[in-house]
Amino acid sequence: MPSNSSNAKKKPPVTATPARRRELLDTAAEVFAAQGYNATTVRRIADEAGMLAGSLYYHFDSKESMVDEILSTFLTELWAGYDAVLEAGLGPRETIEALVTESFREIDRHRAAVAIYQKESKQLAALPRFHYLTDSQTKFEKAWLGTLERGVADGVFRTDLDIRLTYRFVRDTVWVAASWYRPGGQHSPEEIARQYLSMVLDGISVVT
Amino acid sequence: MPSNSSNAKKKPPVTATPARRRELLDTAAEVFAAQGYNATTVRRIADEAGMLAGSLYYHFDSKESMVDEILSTFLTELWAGYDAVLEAGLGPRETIEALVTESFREIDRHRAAVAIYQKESKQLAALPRFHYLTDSQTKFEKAWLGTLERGVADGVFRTDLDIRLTYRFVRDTVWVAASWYRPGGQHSPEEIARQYLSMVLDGISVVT
Amino acid sequence: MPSNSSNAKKKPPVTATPARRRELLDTAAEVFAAQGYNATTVRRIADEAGMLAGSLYYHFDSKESMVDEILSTFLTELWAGYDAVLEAGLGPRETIEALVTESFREIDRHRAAVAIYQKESKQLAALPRFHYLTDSQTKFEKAWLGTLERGVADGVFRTDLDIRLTYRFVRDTVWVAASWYRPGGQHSPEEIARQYLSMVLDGISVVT
Amino acid sequence: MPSNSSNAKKKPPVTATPARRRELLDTAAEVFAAQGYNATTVRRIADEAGMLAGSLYYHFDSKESMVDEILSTFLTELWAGYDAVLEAGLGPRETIEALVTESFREIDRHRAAVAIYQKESKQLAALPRFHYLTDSQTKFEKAWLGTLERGVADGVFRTDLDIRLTYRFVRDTVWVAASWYRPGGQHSPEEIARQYLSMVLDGISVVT
DNA sequence: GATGAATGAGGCTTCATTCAT
DNA sequence: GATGAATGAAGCCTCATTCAT
Repeated sequence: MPSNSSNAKKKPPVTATPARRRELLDTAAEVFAAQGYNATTVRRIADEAGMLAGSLYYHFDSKESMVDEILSTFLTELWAGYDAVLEAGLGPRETIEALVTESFREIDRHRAAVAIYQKESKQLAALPRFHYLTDSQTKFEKAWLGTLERGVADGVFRTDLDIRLTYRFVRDTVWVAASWYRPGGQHSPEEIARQYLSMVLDGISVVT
Repeated sequence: MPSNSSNAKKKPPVTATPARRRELLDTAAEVFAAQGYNATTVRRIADEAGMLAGSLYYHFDSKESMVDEILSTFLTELWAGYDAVLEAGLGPRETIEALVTESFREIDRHRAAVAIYQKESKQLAALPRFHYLTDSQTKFEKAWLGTLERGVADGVFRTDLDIRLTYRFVRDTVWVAASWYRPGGQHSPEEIARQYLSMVLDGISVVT
Repeated sequence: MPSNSSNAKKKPPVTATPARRRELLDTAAEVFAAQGYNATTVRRIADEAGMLAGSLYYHFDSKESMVDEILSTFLTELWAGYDAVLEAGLGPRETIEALVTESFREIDRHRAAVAIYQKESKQLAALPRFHYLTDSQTKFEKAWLGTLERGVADGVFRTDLDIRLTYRFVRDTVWVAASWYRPGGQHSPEEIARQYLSMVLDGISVVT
Repeated sequence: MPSNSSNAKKKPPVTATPARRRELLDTAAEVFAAQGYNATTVRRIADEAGMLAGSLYYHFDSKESMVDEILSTFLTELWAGYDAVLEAGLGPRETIEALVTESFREIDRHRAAVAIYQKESKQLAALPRFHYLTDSQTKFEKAWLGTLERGVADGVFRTDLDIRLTYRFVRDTVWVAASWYRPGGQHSPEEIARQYLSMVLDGISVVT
């Protein structure tokens, strides 16, 4: 059979062209992040994508399944990064540094998804199909809180602070950044991570 | 029809009892905070208040005017507190400490309003009637950023950090607390403020 | 307390005024029967009722719940009549006569509901909320088939016929009448029943 | 544009292969019968036929033209059979017997079409293109009712029954069978016809 | 002959809001 | 002050149909 034979029967992907899906999801994510999930109309997304509202349903089942795919894709990638860090056998401080850096990288790559996650995950998690958000949340807490506790035990983190307060502090500190971060801005994700870490670890006041 | 007929029975004042208003607004704020402004139906608020949806319109012009009143009331009180601090002539570090403490007190008193502010102010600010949100934001930035700059100039805050990054860091870090804070919890607002300040100022790592 | 005291606190019925509901349901039933459930738009029903489509939702949850109420109301009444007959201790022939007569009375009273039942019940029964249609069907078959079998055993009905065929014959014979029956027509339900019974029991040919 | 250009490349005949058409129509008829015409989506038919919805439009102009072809094909065959009977010069009783037998044969051959006809013809007949349904109905009534009247006049059918009632009774009784009939079942169409005729003509009760 | 992608009309439903009582 | 009933705009989604490839 000649090598250029045009692929005989290329079976059409059940889920339509993945590339088109991704494009549309990126558009949708941008709008969701800017306006909020509820306030975003399907028509607005379609406008932005240059098609009619109904046409989106050729690609997706529902508005809900769009956020679903946006969030689950993001979380999958996030955990790929986190798991790599957590399995690297680093000390607590280095783990925190790596997690924070990885987080800012994710914000850089998935700004819209992160913003959506921040704003909508609590609402969405109430729906059965979004239970994975809660699972991820739990796993997330285990990873960060565990690392912080290990750090306290090892004497690298302060013992005079409420550990859960510290956890929330560090966690929020990183992720709210998604609300103002713009990719291609003045600082690279790594630089932002470096400065945030410096603040979180050493404080903003001058040591006297 | 005689000209005086329209006043025959004087209808109850358009603004009803202030106390009832406040009750209703508290209820509304709670629901807005829990479900999001857009996702909250007027009927849900009415249910929670033990009346029918239409009845709310005796007390308020619209759903929008409810958030409006919730947010403006909150901001008025917030600025009363902030202005007192800013006019006290404190040094930069003490000012930051006072602002953070005042902020946690506001979160304690107006948890729902703060949560709404966090989640919805960007959307709402687009509407003319909510321009005061933008004004407040500007004033807010001036106060905090100015204090931080003064601190850097005075040598009490580090000079090696991007000042705007620092500003966002401190600002967000404090206000997101509204998303998890529950009044009557383990720590008083003052205690939370103390620990937050300790982390922000001195960092979470042990000085070696 | 004076007898005319206007009912102090008459608690508003949770399900809105039953009378209005019934009116609207009658309208809906008429349209469903005439056009078919699927082909009937909610707007059409509303037009017929002199209101806007959305207004129907003050009274009903959904189009589906309208047919639901129409059909279940009808079946409830049908079974009240049937059960009375079945418990009367009549012989098989008299039971069949009574059931047929009762059936034509139901067609007279609930023509639209019967027509809907005939045309749509197979489709609807697939939905969980309409499982009672299947239950009713089963009970129905048990009642009629049982009576026929009793009649065959007692020697009042012919033994040379397939009993299930006979059942279907009698059943269909009665109920399809709903497709042409118009209340207030030439014959009363009882007269129609009499003639139908005469045909079913004795045949249309002249005995030679 | 030269007048012959439109034939330059002769496209495949508008009516495709008759065999394929028939296959697709059979599939469509099955689905229409099972789900109802309105409730059946073009996509569902296409699924069943192993193609995409759009592809059906190579074979047919529209969903409507599918039912059209299904029903008109059926009616053409039905009338071929009926006309043969009616022109055979039989007596009224024998004519009724032959018509009933022929009807069950049609039900056997075109179960789906008959079911569609039963459920949808009233709706469809409102559309101009389906006026032939009304015509057929009229011709049908003339044939059956006429035969019955002839039978009454000849003294072979009872005179004490409302003749139109009798007509509807016989007509419905036969055709509803399409709703439960399954080809290849226990009884042949001829056997079913025989028993039906026996019931209709002589009744189900034992002659005493 | 068939696919993939889109159109556009229309359907069901929700919801803020109004208003007579 | 509140209820019951309705309005009207808008939202999500479905589906027959079209058409370039």
